[in-house]
Amino acid sequence: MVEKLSEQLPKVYNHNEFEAEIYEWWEREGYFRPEKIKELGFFDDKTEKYCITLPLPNVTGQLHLGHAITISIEDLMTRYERMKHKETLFIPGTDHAGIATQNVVERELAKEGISRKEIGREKFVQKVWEWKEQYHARITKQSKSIGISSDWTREHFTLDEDLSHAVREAFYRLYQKGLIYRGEYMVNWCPGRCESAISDLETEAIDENSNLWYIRYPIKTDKWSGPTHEWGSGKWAEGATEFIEVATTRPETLMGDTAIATHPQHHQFGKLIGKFAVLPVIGKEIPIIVDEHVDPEFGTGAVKITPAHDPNDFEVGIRNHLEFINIFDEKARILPEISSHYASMDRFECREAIVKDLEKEGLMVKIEPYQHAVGHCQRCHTAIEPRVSIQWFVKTKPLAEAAMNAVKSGEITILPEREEQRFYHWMSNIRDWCISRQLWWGHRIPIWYCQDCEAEICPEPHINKVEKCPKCGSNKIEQEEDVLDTWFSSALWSFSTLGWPNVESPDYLKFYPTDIRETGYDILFFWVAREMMMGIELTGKAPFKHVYLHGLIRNEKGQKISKSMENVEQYDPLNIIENYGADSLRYTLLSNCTPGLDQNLDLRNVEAAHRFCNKIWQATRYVLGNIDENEKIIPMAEINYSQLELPDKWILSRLNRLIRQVNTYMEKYDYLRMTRELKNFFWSDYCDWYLECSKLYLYDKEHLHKEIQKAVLIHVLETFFRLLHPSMPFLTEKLWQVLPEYLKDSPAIIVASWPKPDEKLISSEIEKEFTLISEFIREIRHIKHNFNIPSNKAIPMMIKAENSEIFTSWKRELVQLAGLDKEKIQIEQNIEQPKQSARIILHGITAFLPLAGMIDLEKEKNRIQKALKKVENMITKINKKLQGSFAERAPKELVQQEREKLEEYQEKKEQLELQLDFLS
RNA sequence: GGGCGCAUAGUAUAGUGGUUAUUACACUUGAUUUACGUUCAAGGGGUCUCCUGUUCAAACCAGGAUGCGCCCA
Repeated sequence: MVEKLSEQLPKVYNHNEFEAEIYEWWEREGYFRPEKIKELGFFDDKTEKYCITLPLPNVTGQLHLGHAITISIEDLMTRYERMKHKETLFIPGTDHAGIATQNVVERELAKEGISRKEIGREKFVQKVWEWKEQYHARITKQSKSIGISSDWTREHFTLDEDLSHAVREAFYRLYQKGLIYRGEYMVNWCPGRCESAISDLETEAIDENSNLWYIRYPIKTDKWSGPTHEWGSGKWAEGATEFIEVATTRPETLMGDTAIATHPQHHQFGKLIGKFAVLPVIGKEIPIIVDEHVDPEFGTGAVKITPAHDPNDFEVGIRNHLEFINIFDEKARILPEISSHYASMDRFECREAIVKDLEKEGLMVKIEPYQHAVGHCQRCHTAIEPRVSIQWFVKTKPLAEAAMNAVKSGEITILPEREEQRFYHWMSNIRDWCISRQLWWGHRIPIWYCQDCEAEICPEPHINKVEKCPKCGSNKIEQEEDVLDTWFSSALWSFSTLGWPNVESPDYLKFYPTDIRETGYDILFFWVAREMMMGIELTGKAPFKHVYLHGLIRNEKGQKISKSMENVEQYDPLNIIENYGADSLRYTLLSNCTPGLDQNLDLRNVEAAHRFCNKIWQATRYVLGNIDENEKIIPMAEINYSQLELPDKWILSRLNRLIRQVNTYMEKYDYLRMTRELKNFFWSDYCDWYLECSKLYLYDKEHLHKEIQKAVLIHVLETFFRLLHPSMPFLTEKLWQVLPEYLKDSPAIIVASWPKPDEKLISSEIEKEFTLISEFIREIRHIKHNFNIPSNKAIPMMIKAENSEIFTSWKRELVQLAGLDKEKIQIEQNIEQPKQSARIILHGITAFLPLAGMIDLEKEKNRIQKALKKVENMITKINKKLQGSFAERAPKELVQQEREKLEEYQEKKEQLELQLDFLS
């Protein structure tokens, strides 16, 4: 018994049967490596290269929809370029994610009752490495399940030796150039779980309902030289006669006040400038000064200045050479040496206590409810404590300048364009980047301090330990305790992964600069901008040519998907892949993405994509079911155009138009239209029409040359697979493998050549004919439906047409797909309308369906009346338009077009009226 | 307080000045069993958030309002 080719495919599409297997096969065969293109012989001296680096996921992270969209888009780009037979490299890797990883591991250790400080730095870091291996395996496996075609032999991890070396080199060069410095500045301090400085970008402003506390400070005068009673006695301010009043959101910080600022014109306080106020609790004298920061309209017109605990006050402090007094420890508890009253109290606890005491001392004037934004740590959500401390910074001004120039000059393009504005705005207001973190997990800052002469030593990058001070010769040397911000190493990603600082390494020479940075718009500043700055500074080139920013994925109601949400599991990409397949998820994400706009993921769309997969599967089964095991299919190139039947010519025209379209969309990054176009073509044109037409030939015993239709069926299918491959890699590879070998140009679709349109096959003429015929078919089906005539009941038809050619040449399709009686088709110029017949008016052609005995007169009249109404509405509308100034002012072609439309409708109206008369 | 984005059928969406406003899901009616019921055919459903303007012509451009989201202070 001869087997059909379709025997190789199970009756039902089941992604779980093949996705993992195909991935392993691709990887095993080395298809993800750029070298494969050469090995397969798709290479000559004009071969271009393409390189993209994966936005490195956090090594302890779990795959979420953000990763899924990132991988879907970037893998699509990669596969497309690979099929164009460029040497294509997609570099994967992971990020050590300083604070996040340290937190995760600390929590794990806490379960065993172990604390970080207990076991010490070295042991702790070793423990983190152990955990890292597990997490790393997990995120890698998860990424692979989406089908990422990245070259795993070139995978990187930011803390590995090579990338650590790149970090050392970068640090050294920037330090030598004076672009990295150590300084005492105000930083965002997270006193919660992190106990570290964090950058501006890592904080989140949250509106809080709080109060404005109005507090008065006594003024030192001739009559009152200061408190004579204890704080808390209720008599602290006894005897004071003059006061200055301030409004504050943070009464507890008053212990760190070193001045009060007001405005010289202030009606009440202006005259106090130059005098001294006595600081509550502490009792020390602080000056009353003038500063531009004071807004006389806000609060009382006087501001307490706490230079060590407020960013604005910090500036005031610098301007006026004030003292900086830190009142908190690293957990934001009051330092005992500041005040014995509130020693070791938490800042919020202290706030309550101090407010109570101020009231007791008669210094609290009033309390007003007040809403204001408070910075919070993005990670542990603790309110930030601004704090002056010694940290390391990157001087960003000159770097930002260069990055902006790269965008202005067009060396780098950003999509969507409006993000450029955001980019410029941020870059021109950029503040120095605080890069030190008080952590153990990360790149330890490569600076050593001499304990004797206080020298600061930044050794050359290959030196791992400094033992002797080059200045004084002392051997009392200690390395900086802090580590670098994780984003410091990420900022080098596009070139450190290619071998930098070795600029002679083959990958660097070949692939740098990379082609594109694709990522979410939310990390434009965190990462993309910093990559540009570092790349330009360190390599002299912009690290990529294009920036494509995608939006965030939300749920179907537009809500952010968070861990605390109900039913989060259903938005877990791993569950979606398990239930629907990676291809369905990829297709859904791609067919809803517009650069820079968020998309709401609706699981019903994933379901629809899954049905699309099954449709493709079933259509393939149909095609292959018509081909015997040993049957030789004729390659398209060997078929003469004249051998083709009309539907063959039509679908080939549609196919080549599709190729043209898809190419345009790919170049414009318009994945939404591309994927939708592919689906429409396949479902409507190929399945609903062409496959049905093909049956009329394949199942007709009298039709010779069935090999032509088989060749077309399989050619269109095979080309379509290639077009769809970047979007749905697994399904297309699986099905493509079943197609006969001799029809393909490569061993796997992943490296098959990207389709080029054959312009000769595109025929608007044939497509127009097809549109006419299909509209007739539709109309006949409609009428049958209306009169409850079974669609397979053959009925006669009379066509009143001057030119019968189109109907005779498409007779087979018309008769069979509409369900007509082949023997009773009449095409003539003059036709008497038969009694009891339905009338069709399309494109100026009138046809009759004689339906004696089957027709319901009332129903038909209703149908005609309905159509008439529609036409009349259109006529009124167009008439109105033509009578207005449209006729004079609008372009002539348009007016002409409207006139033609009007004529057509009027003709149709007449015909419909005739029909109504006829029926009555 | 400043900036940006979004608003279109029950739901989710497409749409860069002339369209009979797109598609999918859901809904109604019918069909078929030799690729697919994860299917096919037919149908209903929209003052394109509101107001004002520009224009011969506005879902689309401009101004304003409202609502939602995001970013910065």
